[in-house]
Amino acid sequence: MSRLQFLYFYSMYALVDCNNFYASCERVFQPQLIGKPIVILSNNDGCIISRSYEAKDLGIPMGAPEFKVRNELKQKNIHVFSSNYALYGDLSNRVMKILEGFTPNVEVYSIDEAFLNFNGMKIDDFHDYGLQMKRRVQKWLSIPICVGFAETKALSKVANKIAKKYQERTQGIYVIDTEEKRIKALKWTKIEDVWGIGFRLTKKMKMQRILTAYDFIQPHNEAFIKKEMGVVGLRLKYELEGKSVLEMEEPKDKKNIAITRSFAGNITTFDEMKERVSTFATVCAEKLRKQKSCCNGVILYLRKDKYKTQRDRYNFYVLETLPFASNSNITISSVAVKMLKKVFEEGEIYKKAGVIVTDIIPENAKQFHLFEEENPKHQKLMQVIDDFHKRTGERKIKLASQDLERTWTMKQDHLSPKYTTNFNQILTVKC
DNA sequence: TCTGGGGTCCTAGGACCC
DNA sequence: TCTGGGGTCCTAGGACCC
Repeated sequence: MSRLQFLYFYSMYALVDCNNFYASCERVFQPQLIGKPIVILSNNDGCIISRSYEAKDLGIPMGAPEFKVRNELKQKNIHVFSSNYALYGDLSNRVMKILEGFTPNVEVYSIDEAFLNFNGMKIDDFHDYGLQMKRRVQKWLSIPICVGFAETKALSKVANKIAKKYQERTQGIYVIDTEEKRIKALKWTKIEDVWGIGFRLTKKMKMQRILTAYDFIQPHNEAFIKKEMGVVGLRLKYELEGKSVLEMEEPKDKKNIAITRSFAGNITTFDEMKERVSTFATVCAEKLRKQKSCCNGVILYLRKDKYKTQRDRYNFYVLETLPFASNSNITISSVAVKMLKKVFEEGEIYKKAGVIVTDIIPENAKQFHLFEEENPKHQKLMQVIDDFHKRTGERKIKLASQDLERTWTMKQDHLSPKYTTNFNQILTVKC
């Protein structure tokens, strides 16, 4: 019996990852930029969040603030884009749809990544199967991907990293299907590149002379891992040893919804901040209604200017539990503003703020309360507002606490059109 | 090194119960 | 009234992910 026939009885995972996803999305509609350096900026054009290989090679660092590299970008002739989430989200959905043609078992892990599972399928040659995926996504969407196969999720992450690193040699596909390959891969993987080991744990691991994924799974390190990482660490260890303990996950309703923003300038007055907080709260409420749910708690988040505050503390979270579950703009906004009144310090410099709604439940699971209830008119009013906004496509109805004159639009000086989601911006082909 | 705007899971400790 | 042992629920905070 050949090895592959034998493997067929075991579970096999794949991790599919789009290469430099945002940059690749921009190139789909501007193919003249293929081979050219591109960077994508975060909201408000704040810092760099995606780079094409060419931009990486030119030494543009990930996360660099835009103003610090502005001259360099210009000098090196790098194309700059504001982030266009409507476009990326839509292309992401299309990639996932294509992957579903290869197995019904797809877990969308992030906007540019998915785990696939092939349980119960007879696939003779995974490398070839991965190549088919890659070619189809390339042909139908012009998005390049890499695929890593292995018996566990954590190992498929490792395999993907190898595929990405050695794209010419591997054709962007790597399969870990033998003990030798697994050990070799683990020895090759630096500890900081292991899925689940972040900045802080890397430091601790290195002090313990754990430098690679292979060191991590050595028996004499188990006690240390358990102490530092708890069950999460042990699970990771099993996964790297080839024992699958992380399964495919079903999409769940979100447990939190957060709207937070850094401010381009500073905010120092209560009124300004009240307007912001009220708007964040409104957007949270809208998102709740969109997924037909309510929240039981509201968190207000404030961040002072770290360098200008006299005290050590600069992050502030306040939680208020609602007397009844709600998704009303009015209720959530007034609770958020009430909290703001309590904690806002006039004269301090604020850099960032946000509203997070927590303890989310389905709309129809609302508990009946004997004493305190939301004004039933809210629901109808919200319905009217949502319908109006849907029709006009603009947020014209606002709460009194929001500033009618002021529209807080993001700074997006390099935005590409919404090619795939807005009829007015569809590409026109000239013949 | 926390860059920006989202998220998740786990654990320790306090409140409270019998 | 803090005395034993055991349990649950909740929250804050720490770690991570993209």
